[in-house]
Amino acid sequence: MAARLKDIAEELGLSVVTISKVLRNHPDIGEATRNRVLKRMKELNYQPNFAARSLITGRTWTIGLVVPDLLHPFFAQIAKGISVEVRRKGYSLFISSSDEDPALEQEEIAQLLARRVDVMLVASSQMTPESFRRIEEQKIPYILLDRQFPALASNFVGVDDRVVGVLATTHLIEQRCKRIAHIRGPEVSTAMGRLEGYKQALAAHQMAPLQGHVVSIGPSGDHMGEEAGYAATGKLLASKSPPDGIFCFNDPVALGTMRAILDAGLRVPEDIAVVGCGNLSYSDFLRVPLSSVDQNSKMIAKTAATLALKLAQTKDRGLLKSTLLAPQLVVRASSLRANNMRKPA
Amino acid sequence: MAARLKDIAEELGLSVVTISKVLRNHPDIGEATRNRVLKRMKELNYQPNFAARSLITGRTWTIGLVVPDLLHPFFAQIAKGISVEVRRKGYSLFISSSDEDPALEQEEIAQLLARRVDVMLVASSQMTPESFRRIEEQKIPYILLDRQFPALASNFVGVDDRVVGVLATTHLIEQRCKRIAHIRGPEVSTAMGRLEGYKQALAAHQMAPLQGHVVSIGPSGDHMGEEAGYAATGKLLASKSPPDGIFCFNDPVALGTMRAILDAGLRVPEDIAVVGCGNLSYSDFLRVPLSSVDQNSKMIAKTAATLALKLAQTKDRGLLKSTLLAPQLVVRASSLRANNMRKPA
DNA sequence: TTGAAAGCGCTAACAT
DNA sequence: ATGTTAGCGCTTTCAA
Repeated sequence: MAARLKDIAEELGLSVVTISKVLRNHPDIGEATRNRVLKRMKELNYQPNFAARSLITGRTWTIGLVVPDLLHPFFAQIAKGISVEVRRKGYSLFISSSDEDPALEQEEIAQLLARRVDVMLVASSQMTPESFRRIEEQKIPYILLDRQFPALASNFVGVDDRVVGVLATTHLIEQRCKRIAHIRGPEVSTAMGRLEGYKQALAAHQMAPLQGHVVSIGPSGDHMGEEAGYAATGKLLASKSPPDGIFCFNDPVALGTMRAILDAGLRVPEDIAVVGCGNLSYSDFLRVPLSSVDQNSKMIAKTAATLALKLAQTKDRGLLKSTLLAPQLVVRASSLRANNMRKPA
Repeated sequence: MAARLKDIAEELGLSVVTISKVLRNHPDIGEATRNRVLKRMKELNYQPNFAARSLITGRTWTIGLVVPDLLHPFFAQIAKGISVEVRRKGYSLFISSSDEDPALEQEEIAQLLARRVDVMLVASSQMTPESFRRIEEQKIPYILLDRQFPALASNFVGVDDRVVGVLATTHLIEQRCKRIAHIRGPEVSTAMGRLEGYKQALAAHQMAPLQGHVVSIGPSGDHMGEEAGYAATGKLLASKSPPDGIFCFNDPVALGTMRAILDAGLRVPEDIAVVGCGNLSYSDFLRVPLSSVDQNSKMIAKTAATLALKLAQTKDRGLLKSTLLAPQLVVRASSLRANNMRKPA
């Protein structure tokens, strides 16, 4: 069906090897021959057979990406960015969405490993680093995105989540919030870092979380963030001293939080200021535009793609690189108190 | 490195072929042998080499998906749905995002064709069906998603865009809007269908678009929808008889439209009712919750995945199937006039 | 500068 | 029920 090296070789009275060398820009080929071959390749729209090539080189020119949820704008942005970046170098990207389900994630990782991807990128929903040990066994290099495991030495690209917590909380303090609550995420590195930053910022201002002012959305991850945020906020509003500021684990949660506040007949930000994390695409258009800590997902994508390409090219499995990017606070109406309108740059 | 059929064969004193047959559940293998082999495979965590298999079978167990923008929730939903569905059958999905750029889209299609995907799925940004002729030359089956070409007989899965236009416009008429404008999309099937439905619904009520009440967001596709919607709405507001209802090509455009209306000191929906299309994830949380025609992206994904799997399995290249799904109107505040509060089921 | 020989890991057709 | 032979399309030595 499709043209093969052999076809071209026979037509031109050359050997298959010569054609193969031209294809790969091998230096010792005569100018004349090279041009003849190139011309014919173009005419036939020759496409090398990746399967045959992989079989012998052991490389697939393929990269795997597993994210918890492609619908989440943060992960969609990462997927898009990586896809664009690696394609330029001739790699294709397998993308799969694990639906925040650790078991499903393991299956997807297994499938991509079976396909012998050159590099694996995972924003994991796992609680334990076990499945990554398995990747290591297969000697396939991998990069963790966004979430990492303290006990696992691995390549990592993400934002400094402690700083996320500090930025958000400090901002609320500066807005004169006195009772700042935190709706925390599940037991993964991102949630733990943000919680730590939250506490740290409070401590730096001689404050501390009030009783019952740190509530969790449960083990659900980003999944169902809005409903979880709504429920968690209900608990906060019912507490002895309800908060006047809430730092939410992420933006979907913050949406739920804002809805709960408004449903309770309170105002955002006058009664309760809200800050999220993720800076999702439509923040500007919300009922109350949402202040949020931007995770710089474009930069995460670019950094991860660059590292992935490097890992794909090198045979050195020892290379481990961890990149912590700086998050940035984007202030919008949800946290801007009327009596304090100086908007930070 | 990884275990091969040959390794297992030698260990067990069998031939490679026998092992291969066990692997593929070939019937004529003795129970005892089969179990011995299966056991050893499990122990070694044997993974067949896809490259070797593809080389001989001509199938890659791989499907390609090209969308204009992974960040757009509509396409993200489609990508996610298809990914989940095909993985179950052992297929992996290459996903790439063309950024609404026809040239880039062609490159991505070419790259995936070179990889010999078994089926190709494309939500195209092309104005002409030319690049699909090329897919046909390669004898790789393909499915168009969302957007199709009148002159091209192909597999298609999407929503009936004429009905989208009818639903949205009829709803605005029922809300007693008298001057209903349409912000239309570029010259692709979706935009043309919606425009047609809009006109048709007006005609059915003895109405017609007023002078200057159909404006275009230009050739940009979904890209930059908000800004384009904002600009287009500016034109409408400046016209002789400004509209009291606007049907927008899609939700991002509708966001821009609503912002423009609010910025002009007018109210949504009291002064101008707005309906979009796509029913994006956060519609409920917007400044004014947005009425929108849902394209049933989950069903599109499922239908497309099923068809793709069927195409991958059959050798019959003649099979052509077109599925037009029914869109559904979701009414929210942006189009509910105060004097007419009966909310449809 | 070119080419001949060997083989990557697997499957398909045909023995036995 | 199991094995033999051949070869998918390409790259990698190594020889000419």
